[in-house]
Amino acid sequence: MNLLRVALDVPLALLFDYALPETLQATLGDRVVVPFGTRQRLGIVAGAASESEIPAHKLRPIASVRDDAPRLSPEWLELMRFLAGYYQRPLGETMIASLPPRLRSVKPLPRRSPRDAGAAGDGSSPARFVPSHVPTAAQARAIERIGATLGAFHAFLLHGVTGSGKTEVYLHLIARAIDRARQALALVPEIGLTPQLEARFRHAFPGARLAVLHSGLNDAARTSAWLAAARGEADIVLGTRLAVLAPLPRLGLLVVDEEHDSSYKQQEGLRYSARDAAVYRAKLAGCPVVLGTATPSLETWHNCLAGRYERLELPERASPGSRLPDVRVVDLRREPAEQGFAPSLVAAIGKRLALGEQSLVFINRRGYAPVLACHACGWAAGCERCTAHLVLHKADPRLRCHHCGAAAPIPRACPTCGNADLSAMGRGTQRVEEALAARFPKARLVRIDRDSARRRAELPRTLEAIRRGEADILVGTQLLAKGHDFPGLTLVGVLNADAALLSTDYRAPERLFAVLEQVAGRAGRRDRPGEVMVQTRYPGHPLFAALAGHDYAGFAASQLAERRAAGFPPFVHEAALRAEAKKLDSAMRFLREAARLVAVPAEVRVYDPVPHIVTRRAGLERAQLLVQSPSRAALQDFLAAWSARLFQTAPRTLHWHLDVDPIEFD
DNA sequence: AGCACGCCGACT
DNA sequence: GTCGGCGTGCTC
Repeated sequence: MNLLRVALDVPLALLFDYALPETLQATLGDRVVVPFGTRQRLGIVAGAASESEIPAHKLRPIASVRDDAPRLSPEWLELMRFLAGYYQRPLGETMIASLPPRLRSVKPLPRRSPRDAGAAGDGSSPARFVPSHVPTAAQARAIERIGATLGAFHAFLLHGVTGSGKTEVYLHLIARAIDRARQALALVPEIGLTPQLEARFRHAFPGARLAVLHSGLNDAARTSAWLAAARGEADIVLGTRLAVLAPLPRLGLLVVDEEHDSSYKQQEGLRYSARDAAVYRAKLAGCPVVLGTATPSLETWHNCLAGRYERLELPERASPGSRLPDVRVVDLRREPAEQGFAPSLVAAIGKRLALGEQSLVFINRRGYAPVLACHACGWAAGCERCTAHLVLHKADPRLRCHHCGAAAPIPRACPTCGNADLSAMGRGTQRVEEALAARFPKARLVRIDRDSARRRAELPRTLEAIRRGEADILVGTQLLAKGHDFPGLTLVGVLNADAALLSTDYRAPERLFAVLEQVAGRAGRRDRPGEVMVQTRYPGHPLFAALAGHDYAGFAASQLAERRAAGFPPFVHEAALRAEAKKLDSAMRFLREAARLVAVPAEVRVYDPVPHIVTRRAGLERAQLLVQSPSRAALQDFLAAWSARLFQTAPRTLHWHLDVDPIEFD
């Protein structure tokens, strides 16, 4: 009998055998509709067999074979198998979740209208390439070196300082890929960064067919972009992490911009790293992958030192006359802050105002104040569903929980003692904006954070207005730090860097260095020199010396030495088992029992479970345990055996998941 | 995960 | 009497 093994979206790490009726034709990679329990489900043919372990009377026939999208290629199936195995998720769930929503449904797609090209660009003329500048010497070297490997796997780190013109390098390489009739995939960390890169691509490749793919699109647009990619119609696919899962039959180049960015790691379901998946795809497709950044992740840097990735440098800014900003540390112990500002920073902002130049005040905390407290009795406003303080917001006056999104009215008096004089403690972007407005009443202030950028369409226009010089002082979170080019900006002030220095998370220094270098990179991108002032109570911290020297290599060397001594990644590989339940007790008990479920090999270490720092979130209490091994293979073998047992034994009242290569522990 | 089946409490 | 609560077991 003709049997097909079908992957279905169920949380079971197995395939389901179905009979293929004589009347139907189906093969590996076909999407099929099958009866499953009482309902019909969409599945993907992931294997074939001549006999089955399942008794013949239980085998049911495939109901139909779908032809409304291209058959999924063996290469794509292999990518899915790798991801499912590596990240310990069922294959069926991995595959089905990688399809755009409309192709997961048992309902067929409406017939394609002849005009529906999917990828914009008429495709009638060949992709004309219009380089915007003559490449610098360093850009030309990178283009030649990477270009020489088109057609074979090779992983590159394009290590270019802020403003060095990494995008220009991407454009030249994409042009070469298109010339060879290959597709290029370009990934950016977040949706907000797609429009500007899309504009660069459209301008550089007027005839090319471009598909944009991210989760902000509606179902129809996402499906159509996915189909353009999967049919091989799109020459360029630009998108966020999920774009790395799209089939690309002519794939010839991958670019991962801002490769250090933690957004590339999915934090639910299949917890994949799109950057690492991109490297694996490049291997499968036999093509180069370019990881671009000014501040590489320590994993990528380590891979360069180990000779696995090749490092190419853009050590200077591309714009004539532009150099990296001067970084100065402001010692808050000698210069006490008022309203969060050291006098010298206020003076520097005043000076820029007088010169008609822009300043940016960076504070990585949104809202007005992180705590609303009563000095009389010690009460502080807390979230009912989370182990967290409510954040005072004044723009939309409410208390808001930044962990679960809950909102509450601002109490007029202390709910425990009746004291009417509640105090806002600490400061966020809104309070900083208020202080600046009081100090510089004539300045045009713009605040940019997740709250101000609420209406999605508004942000690009605000950014454009800033570029035109219609603002004097910008206040913002890291939303402002990423990839923007403000020609009139010459001063960056950093307010609360110390919070990260005091963190117990061993990745905090890496993240702080990256965000400070990025935000510093916003200053002085044209002919006027930029200046960066970082307020701190720890001016002697080596991180600041590295930042002042724009010395990523020195910083990375010291961080890697610390990681090696402490036995942290990238010198060991990690996975976290997490559990959440109504009561912390049951989560902890589950983890303790899980740790004893299978034999732990000598090279693998399983740590004791600990509650999350924010133990309760959205009404559930959470705990996790860490697994480490110096051997990737040993860790993988252990995780495979372990997750198989966990799927069998875990009670269904409790939610759990494995996170392989975790980067956030809360 | 769905969805069925199954066995005990308060209601028209 | 029965509507429905969520425990348990199965899905090729």
